[in-house]
Amino acid sequence: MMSSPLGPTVFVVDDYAPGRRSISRLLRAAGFAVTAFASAKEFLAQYDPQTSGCLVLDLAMPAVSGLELQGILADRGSLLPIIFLTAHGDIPKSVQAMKRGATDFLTKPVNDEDLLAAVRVAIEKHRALRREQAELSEIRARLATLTPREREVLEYVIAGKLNKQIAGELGTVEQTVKIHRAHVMQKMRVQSVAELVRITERCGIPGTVQ
Amino acid sequence: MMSSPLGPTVFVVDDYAPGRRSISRLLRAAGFAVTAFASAKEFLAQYDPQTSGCLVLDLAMPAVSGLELQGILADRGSLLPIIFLTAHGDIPKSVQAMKRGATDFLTKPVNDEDLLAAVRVAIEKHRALRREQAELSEIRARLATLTPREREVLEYVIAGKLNKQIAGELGTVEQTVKIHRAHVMQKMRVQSVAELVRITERCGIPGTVQ
DNA sequence: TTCCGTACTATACTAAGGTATAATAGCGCG
DNA sequence: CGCGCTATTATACCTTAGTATAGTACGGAA
Repeated sequence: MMSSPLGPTVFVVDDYAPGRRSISRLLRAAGFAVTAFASAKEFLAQYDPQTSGCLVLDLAMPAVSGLELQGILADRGSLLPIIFLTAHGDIPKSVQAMKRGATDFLTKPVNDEDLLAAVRVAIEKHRALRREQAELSEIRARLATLTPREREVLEYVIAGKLNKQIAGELGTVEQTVKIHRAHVMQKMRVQSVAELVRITERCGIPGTVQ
Repeated sequence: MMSSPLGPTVFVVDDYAPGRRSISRLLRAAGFAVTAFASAKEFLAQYDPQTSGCLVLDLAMPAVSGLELQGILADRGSLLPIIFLTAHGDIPKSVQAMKRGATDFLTKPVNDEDLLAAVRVAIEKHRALRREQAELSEIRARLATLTPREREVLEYVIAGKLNKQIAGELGTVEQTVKIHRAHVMQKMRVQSVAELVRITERCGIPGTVQ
């Protein structure tokens, strides 16, 4: 694994060495940390998903193409924003790349300011995505501490059910539900049902019991 | 205003008459209702935003271009999905169109199946967007029936505040809050705080009082 | 076996939410 | 002016939620 600098890193993947170098030079001159690769394979071997930044990717490369790499990263759940850069692209490829979530798609020879602007946007986007993901992970970690029964109670609570109703559904008594409910509130670290509904909504837990 | 057929309508805007005709013929043969226009201006003059469907739009047109029309519709809050269709487009234009939310960007001569597939996707997308919008409108209509005071109480309730706390904040007593609260629940047509939090979240009302 | 976590039950009490009834007061409107 | 809407307060009652305490039971891990 490569080292992860504190700031964001721009990953440049291009099989054409002179292009790789000139892009790297431009980005470094603008103050970005840059790591360059000659192929998708090399990049995948060394990329640490924890690193923040973005990917500047050549479209046409032997073996694994830019679009293929985009697909591989997407399958892995990567949030890394991708800026395509190509000399011989066409409209269908650019449209496909954008549909799949590319941040931008630039043509060579690239205007320096266009590329720098795209990189800045991509890095900011990644920062926002990562923060969002971190918050979701935190909530999911709390959910994971719930016992099966507590999780069941949670679902009924965020569906707006009364303790009495929950007890009926679960085949137990109101007092037991109260205890589970109190544990849920503690473990999820919320003070109110309103907060509980919000954080579970963010994790995609539907309050649709019954 | 043009009549609004029950089913979805495909709007075709292209200044080139033969292209307009062949596209219309293809779409009609596939069973779609089609209305064609020779310019963005004509389309704007006759388009009824209530009509469901999608827009098949030529990129290069005199006076108002396809991209300009996309911008105008976006400014008006239109949800109509746009499929661009062009003979002389380039990558930057296609990327710009996609960034602005175009559903697809096809090149002439277009493959019939590609266009039909894009139209089907766009119509389905519009249907989903419209349903979503209709639900939001319904919720906003309910919100509009709240008195200023009830609206204030609502904000505190979805923030998870207790009646006692709300009364303190509003400089009134708990009993008054209870009454406003009951009215809020009635007018918003919800049975529980959980439901109230959900529907207000959808309207972008943050439960962030304090 | 003991210990721990989970799930359950019971009793008791306090706090909070919900409903009903009744009454007062300010304000804009026809 | 009276009417209706809004906002307010008060009393009373019932339901629900939250907490504390105490105990039983089961199964897996040390």
